[in-house]
Amino acid sequence: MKNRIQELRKSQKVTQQELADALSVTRQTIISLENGRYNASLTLAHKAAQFFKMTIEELFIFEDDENL
Amino acid sequence: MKNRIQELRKSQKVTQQELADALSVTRQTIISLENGRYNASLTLAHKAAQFFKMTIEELFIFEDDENL
DNA sequence: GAAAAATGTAAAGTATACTTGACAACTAAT
DNA sequence: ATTAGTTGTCAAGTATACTTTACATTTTTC
Repeated sequence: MKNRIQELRKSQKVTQQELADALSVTRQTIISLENGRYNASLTLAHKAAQFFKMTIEELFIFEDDENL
Repeated sequence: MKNRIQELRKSQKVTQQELADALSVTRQTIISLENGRYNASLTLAHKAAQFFKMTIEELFIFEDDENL
């Protein structure tokens, strides 16, 4: 699935490192999420949604064909 | 984190196998989620929320101390 | 109360989220 | 132009979500 992390992070002038620290993950994890290498865990999705003050459904874009 | 899967599944008279099939996972996965052995992936959380016609935030119980 | 259906447990394997470390490239400041 | 800051890539390792198979226990139904 896609997400709005990079878009929101940039608009709020937050660096990857700052976001990584805020979510207690590494910068690599942020890069991978932003670049679509893999999906966030539910826990990380929740932390990120809290950081950006929105719901998981608002932060992540669930395309309903990605389930087969 | 906890979730309301077992509670909702039972109240709707759905078996573990039926839910597993609906979410395209194995029954083991449902058992493990219901019994708290591990957390759902974000994709599975989304599928389950859709199944029960609610949001991820409504289906899963995020206790805000589980992040350290 | 026997058979069938539903739930649970255990163990080994695969897939993927996440870490760690090192290094390259681009941007911005001095 | 050099330095610092930010972003990206690559590769190898660890942790955990999920599968598969097999079997044991509980619940339901006849």
